[in-house]
Amino acid sequence: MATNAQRRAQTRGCLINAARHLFAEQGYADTSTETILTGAGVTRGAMYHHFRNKAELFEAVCDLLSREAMVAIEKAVAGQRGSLATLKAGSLAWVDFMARDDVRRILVVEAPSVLGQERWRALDERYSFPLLCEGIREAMEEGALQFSGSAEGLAVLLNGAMNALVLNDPRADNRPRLRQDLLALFDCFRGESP
Amino acid sequence: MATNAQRRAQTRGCLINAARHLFAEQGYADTSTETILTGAGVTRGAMYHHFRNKAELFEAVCDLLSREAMVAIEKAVAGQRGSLATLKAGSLAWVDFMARDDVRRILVVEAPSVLGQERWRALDERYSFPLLCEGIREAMEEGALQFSGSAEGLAVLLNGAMNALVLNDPRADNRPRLRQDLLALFDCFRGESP
DNA sequence: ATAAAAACAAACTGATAGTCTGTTTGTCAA
DNA sequence: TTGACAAACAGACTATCAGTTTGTTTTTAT
Repeated sequence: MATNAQRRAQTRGCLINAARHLFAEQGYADTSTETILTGAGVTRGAMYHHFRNKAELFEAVCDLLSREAMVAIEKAVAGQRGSLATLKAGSLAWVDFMARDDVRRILVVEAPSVLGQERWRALDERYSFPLLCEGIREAMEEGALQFSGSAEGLAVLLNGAMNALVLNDPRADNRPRLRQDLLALFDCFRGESP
Repeated sequence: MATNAQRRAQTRGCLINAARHLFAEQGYADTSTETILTGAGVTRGAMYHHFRNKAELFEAVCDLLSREAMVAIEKAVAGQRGSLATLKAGSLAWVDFMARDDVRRILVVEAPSVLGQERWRALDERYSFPLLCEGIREAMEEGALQFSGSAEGLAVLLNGAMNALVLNDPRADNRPRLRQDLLALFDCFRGESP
């Protein structure tokens, strides 16, 4: 007696949730659709009705995780005063979220390969990147950050630097140092020698 | 009448070369071993005699490309005067090499996923990373670069930033801007406002 | 010369992503 | 209410493909 929209949301949700955990633990290639189906309690026909293929299901998982990242960032940013403090808080939240084992494996390690470079960039630009860009632009306008290139250019560079921090932190125990290096980086753009 | 070492080098070379071009054009997942075998003019038995599996062949390709990158960097660095100029020249060479369509797809986009985070990091640390690290250390010691963290920390950040530049340059036509942004980044560590 | 090992050949197998055909369930206008 | 239509789902089936196995040839070392 469920409406179509409800049925749709239900099965899609089950699939995405099951896939999310399996992809995080075994990786994309080593997770068979069969496993996902039993995990989700759903049949093949249902899955291929909602997703064109395995990669599209993976993309749906990426979308979900990216939205969760946005929530974490917005929560960390709320109540911060000043453009630079806001930028720092948001960036730290981003790093903390991305450094989670499940998130890192899916969004940082496997997404570029599974989605392909184009779709991966599109994902980034749909979510966290505009936020970072805007934060940098404001900080630059206020003079809290100084960079001879464009705000977008700096956003790309910082985004990549944060990505690298996440990828070079295989164990969680050097997280503090990781966060400190990131903050040190921001200080380099303040226009005064550290 | 060939010696074993020659036979070995020959077949391995054919496989790696064929795989390299196919992986670059179709990606790892969409390149069947069958295609590689016909491309290399080699049989299945031969391939699995030299490589444990498809991923190990991919890793051999990565090794080859990484060595080529080193050569390009060393060539660009030769004859440079001063630690900062050397560092900049090497970094630009690195970016130029990695931005090549084939190299980017294999080394930047797919390698982390196919090799896994661990082996991917190991690859990096075996080749270009120590070079970058050393360049940064020298520049820091000379005072040409200023950073409150460690040289390794800065190397991770810069490495990531360069990676991002490559990934955010889908078409080759904004390469000049890309290079300029990178140079602007280096200037931020010189201890004086740009 | 011969035993052992390395290199190669190719048929075979199990797993698996995606398809195809058919069935059930919800929707909406007359 | 009903009947036509579409969305949602079920499950058998297929083509492909990575990796294995078994057997053959070539090189090496003694």
